[in-house]
Formats: sequence, structure tokens, C-alpha cells
Amino acid sequence: MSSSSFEFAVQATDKTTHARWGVFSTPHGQISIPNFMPVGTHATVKALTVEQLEQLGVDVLLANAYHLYLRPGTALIAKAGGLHDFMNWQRPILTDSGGFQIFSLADTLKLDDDGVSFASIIDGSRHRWTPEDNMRIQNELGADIIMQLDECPPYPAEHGQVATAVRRSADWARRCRLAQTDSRQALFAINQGGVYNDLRQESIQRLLEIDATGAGFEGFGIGGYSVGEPHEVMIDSLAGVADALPADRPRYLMGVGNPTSLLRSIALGVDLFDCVLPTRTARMGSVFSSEGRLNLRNARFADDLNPLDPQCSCPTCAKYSRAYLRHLIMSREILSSVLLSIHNLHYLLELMRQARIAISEARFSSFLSDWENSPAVDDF
RNA sequence: UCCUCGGUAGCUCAAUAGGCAGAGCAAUCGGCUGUUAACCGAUUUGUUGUAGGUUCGAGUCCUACCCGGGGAG
Repeated sequence: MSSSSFEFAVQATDKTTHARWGVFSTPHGQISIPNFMPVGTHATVKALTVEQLEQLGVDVLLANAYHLYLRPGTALIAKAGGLHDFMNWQRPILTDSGGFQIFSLADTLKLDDDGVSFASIIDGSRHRWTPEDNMRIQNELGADIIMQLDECPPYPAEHGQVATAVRRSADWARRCRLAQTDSRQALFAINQGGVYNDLRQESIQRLLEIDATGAGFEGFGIGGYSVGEPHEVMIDSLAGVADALPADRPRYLMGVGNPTSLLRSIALGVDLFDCVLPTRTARMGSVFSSEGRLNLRNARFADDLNPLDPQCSCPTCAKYSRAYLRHLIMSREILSSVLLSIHNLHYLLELMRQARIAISEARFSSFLSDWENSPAVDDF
């Protein structure tokens, strides 16, 4: 570890799986692991106030450097005192570099070994980032954890294309590490390699070589999954990745958010997750539940006066019926986004709490098998 | 009573000169995974007011009637 501002303590490791329970300490507080980070791309988790996020027990939020750089601009956020003050969230924040946008907004970007050029999706203006530029931008944003600039290839992608992304991302990790010197910010490198096991391992080796030069990474992201490959393919591939990353640093599986994937990944040794799934699908009327995914738009809920999920302890389930929530969705009332986002985030956060307890009590395996046999398990 | 305009999907409306009746919304269902997403996609519904007529062919032209809006008296 290159800085004393950050400390990672694994308090228990499951005996039969690779699940870990612990704490990652940052300047803005502790992050328990395993944990889920709600996504707040534009410095807001859509539809929710920071007070609601605090009440949900959120440890850490994710924001996006690409989008915030374009609007409102990093200068304003720096002037406000950084992201924490700007958005009034005093707990940990992680910013994503914009690497995923290199994938998801490929039409507007051009990549080369030295960096990325792109046209603003807001006004078409031209921009260019090197890894060093990206570190400066994320430094101005001031998150506790920042991600290296990386290249996230699509799926499917040719071996050669993914290999290029692996090598480029590793070189950018090196440059980000050299450029990032603020001890208040942890830098996470990102593993790539798609579904090619040899490239995943090559990526890890390249990152560990940089790590071994003295200026280590405070954690590791695992990127390039959940971009369209079948779930089983991801889990099979991930099995050889999480375990190969250093045990003394947190492992963050980027962009994965369905409940079963979270638990299976935790069993493989993953500590952190983020995903738009709970909040996006909530806004669209779809919810996690002890009965599995429910689409509240379905007509069968029209006169269902039962709680959303009778087994859920969230504020939404405590007070509102399925029929009322469906009415809000069908009427396009913005309250539906609020109430269902609260429910879905609570669901994943509670799942993570239960996983932590299970690991700490050395019974994660049975916890996982109970899940696999429950109606809540996701359909794949 | 007369004149006039109109009647097409649950709703609002399209449909060249007669030539396979179709859009939006609604409804029903599906999708969403480091957010360009209060989004995207699929599907369903018709005695074209009624009864006749002309025509190879009528939502469209002709006749009568029914219903509604407007106007005149």
C-alpha cells in the first residue's frame, strides 16, 4: 500500500469458499466488504436524496468522471470543495474513470495507445484524455477511490482485440500510478481480458509487475464482464481471476448487480460491486424480491394490496402495497422511482449485510446454497 | 323543419385519382448489469354508424335511414 490513508483488513475468510469479510478504511469512513455501491453517475443516485442513501446504510457511492467532466465540469466541483461537498455526501465515494464509456459510447470515441479522443455527447465539443489527464480530473473530483483509465472491450471480441485492450490498459495503469500522487486517494488498477483466461492472467501479471515496483495499487477492479456474455461464462472465467489477485487488497467486480451473481462472485473472492441494475430497473417498475424478479407493471398486480415483498424490511415494503406502487408506475408518477429505488437498493444492501454476517459466522457456504435453492435466485 | 360538417381500433385521428385499413396514445408482455435510460422493444384490437346500390374492386362514389356538432328558421 502506498498510503496510510487507506487500510484493508480481512477479518474472516470462509473455509470452503473464497468469500472474505472485512473493512476498507478511507478518509471519509469505512467500507465493509462484501458490499454494493449504488451508482450515482451525475453525482446523484437517480431519484434519491443523500439522506435516503444514508438511511439505507450505503457505505460508498460511485460517480463517473467522464460525465462529470463534461457537465458540470471538474473546475466547478473543485471550486465547491470536491464531490463530497458538492453533492453533500460525506461518506466514501469512488469515481469511475470513463473507461466503460470508451466501450459504451464507442461511436463517439477514438482510441490510441496514448489516450482517448472523444466528442462530447452533450454539445459535440472535442476532447482528449491521456491517462495523466484522467488522473488530474479524478483528483479534482476528489473521490476516495479512483479507477485507472482503461479500455473495456465489447463482447464478443476477437482475442487480438482483447489482447490489445489488456496491454493498453496495463500500460495506462502504470501511467496512472505514476501520475496519481495524492495520498488521500486510493488508485485501483483494472483487470481486463474478456472471457479469455490466458488474457485475464496476462492482465494480472502485468498489473502485479507494476504493483511490485514499489508504488502499489490500493485495490483491483475486475472489468470487462457483464457486457453481454452468458452468466455462466462470466462465473467460470471469474473463478480464475479473483483468486489470483493479491489477497491483501480489495477486489471490485465492476458493473455486476444481480443478486445471484453477487453471491456467486463473493464465493470466488470478490469484495465490492457496483451496478445500475437496482436503480435503473426500479425506475422501470422491476424489483428484486424473495420470490425473484417481479415486474410490477404486470396486470396481475393491479389489485394486489399486499406489500411488495412481505419478507423485506425496507421503508417501501413497510408502507405501500403492490397495487399502489403499480398505480404510481402506470401513472408515471415520479414517486414510483423513489420508492422502488429504495426497495431495490435495500434489497442488495441487506443481501450484502447477510453475506457479511454469514462469512463472519463461518457459514457462507450454507448461506449460498440456501440462496441457490430459494425462489429468489435469478433466472439465467 | 331546412342547411351544413362529421361518424374508421378503448381514445385522438390518418388513409394518393376507388386498389392489401394504419399512426400516436392506451392496454398487454418483454428487456435493462463500471447509466447518453422517468428508457427501449414486441404484441393485441376493426361488421370503417346502419341498410341497399354502382364497380373486377368501395373507408372513398350514389340513395335512404340512424347518431352527433354547428347554423338558419
